[in-house]
Amino acid sequence: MPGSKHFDPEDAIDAVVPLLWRRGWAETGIQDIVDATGLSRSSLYATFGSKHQLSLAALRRYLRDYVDPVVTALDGGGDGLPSIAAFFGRLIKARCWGARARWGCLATAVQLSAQGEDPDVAEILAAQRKHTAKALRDALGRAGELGQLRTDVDTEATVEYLLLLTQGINVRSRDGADVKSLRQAVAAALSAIRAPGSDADTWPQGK
Amino acid sequence: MPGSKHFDPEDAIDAVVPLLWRRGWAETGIQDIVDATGLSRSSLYATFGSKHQLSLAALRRYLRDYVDPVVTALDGGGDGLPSIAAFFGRLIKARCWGARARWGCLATAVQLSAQGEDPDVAEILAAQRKHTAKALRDALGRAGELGQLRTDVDTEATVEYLLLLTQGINVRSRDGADVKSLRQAVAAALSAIRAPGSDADTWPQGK
DNA sequence: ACCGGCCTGGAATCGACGTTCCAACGTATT
DNA sequence: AATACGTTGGAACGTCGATTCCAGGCCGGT
Repeated sequence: MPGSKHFDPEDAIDAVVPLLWRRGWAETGIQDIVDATGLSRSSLYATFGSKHQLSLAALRRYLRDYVDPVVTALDGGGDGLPSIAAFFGRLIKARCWGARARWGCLATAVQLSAQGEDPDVAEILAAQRKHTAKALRDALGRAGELGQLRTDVDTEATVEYLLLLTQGINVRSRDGADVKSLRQAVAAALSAIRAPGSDADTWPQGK
Repeated sequence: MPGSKHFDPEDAIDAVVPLLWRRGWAETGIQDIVDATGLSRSSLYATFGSKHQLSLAALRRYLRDYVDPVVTALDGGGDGLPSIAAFFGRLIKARCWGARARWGCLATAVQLSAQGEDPDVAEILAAQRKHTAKALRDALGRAGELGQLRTDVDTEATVEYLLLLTQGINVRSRDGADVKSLRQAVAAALSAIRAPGSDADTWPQGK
C-alpha cells in the first residue's frame, strides 16, 4: 500500500506514558511529545486525532503495563492474606525502586487533577478502581475461607481499609516515605486483620 | 491617607481558596480570580505581585483554616488513641460532609501536581507534613504511656501507617468512598494497633 | 521507470493566559 | 474646595499552547 505509516503508533504511546507520569497530563505539551517520539505534529494528529485521545491511550497503556501486573496476581483470590501482602510488596517496590521511583501513581495524580473530571478519564479510572477492589475482595474472601481473618471485621470495610492503604502508598511514596517504613506499616496493617493464631505471612515482599 | 485600599486583601485570599481547591491551582485563571473577588487585575497585581504569590498565600490560608483545625487538637498528645480516632473523625467529616464534600484535600492535590515541585510550595507542604507527623507521633506516645498500644509495633512505622490512612482518606473521599466505609475502615485500623485488653475508643466520631 | 495516494515536516493560525500600562477616580489632608 | 497620591478598571501586550494547513517526499502497484 502506498503511504503506509513510517512508525508504530504503539511505540508512540509507550513514549508518552513516562511524560504524563513524570511531568503530568496538562503540563506535557505537544512539543514534549514531538521531542520524545521523534514524530511531527502532523503524524501525531493524523494518527491519534488530538492530544486528549493520545493521552487517554497513554493512560490506558499505563494501567495495562504498570498497574495490572501489580493487581492481577490477586484475581481469583490467590492464597489469601499472603497474596495481599505480596500485592503490597509489589506496589511498594513499583513506587520506590528503579528508574521510576518516587514518580507516584499516574492514575492517582490524574484522579486528583482537573483531568479526573473528564468523562472518558473518569470512566477509565472507575473501571480500574472496580478491578482493584474486586481483586482485594476476592483475596479477602479466600483469606476468610482459609481462616486467616479475624471474624469481627466487615469485609467491605476491610476492602475500603486496603484501598486506603493503597492510595496512601501512592501518595506517600512521592514525598519521602522510605521503603522500610512503608513495609512495616503494611505488615502492621495486615497483621491487624489476621485471625489470632493464624500464621499467614503478612510481610510485603517485593517479588 | 489618600489612596487607601478599597478592599481587604484577606478577603481576596479567602475567595481564592475555594477556587484552587475545587478547580485546581493551574486550572484557575486570573479571570476566575477577578470574577470571584470582584477586583480588577490591577488591584490584584498591585497587592499580591503575581498569581504565584497569591496562590501561595491561598495555600497557606487553606492549611491554616481547614487543615490545622483538624490536626491541632492532637498537639501534645491529647488522651492518646481516642484523640487519634477523633482526628480521623474530623478528617472524614471535613472531606465528606458539607459544602466542600468530595473536594478532596487541596494540599494533597497540589503535592501530586506539577506545582508540588515548586520550591516554595514544597517547603509549605513539607512543614505541614512535619506538623501532622509530629502530632500523630505525640499522640501515639501518649497512647503508649497510657498502655493503649500493642507493644510489638514500632512507633515510627505506626506514624507512617497513620499517615498512609490520612492520605488514603484524602484520595478516596474524592471518588465515591462513603462516610460509613471510611469510618469502619479507620476503626478497624486503630483497633489493630490497640493493646489487647485496652478499652480505648477507636471510633472516628465527627465532632 | 512511472504514477497516485497517504504520510511527513515545518510554517501558519487561533485562542487563552499571565502580566503590564494608562487614564480616571476617590479620599485624606490643607 | 482644591490638591496630591495610590488605587482602580479596562484595554493592550507578548508568550505559549493546541491545532491546522500545505508543499514535498516516500512507497507499492503498474
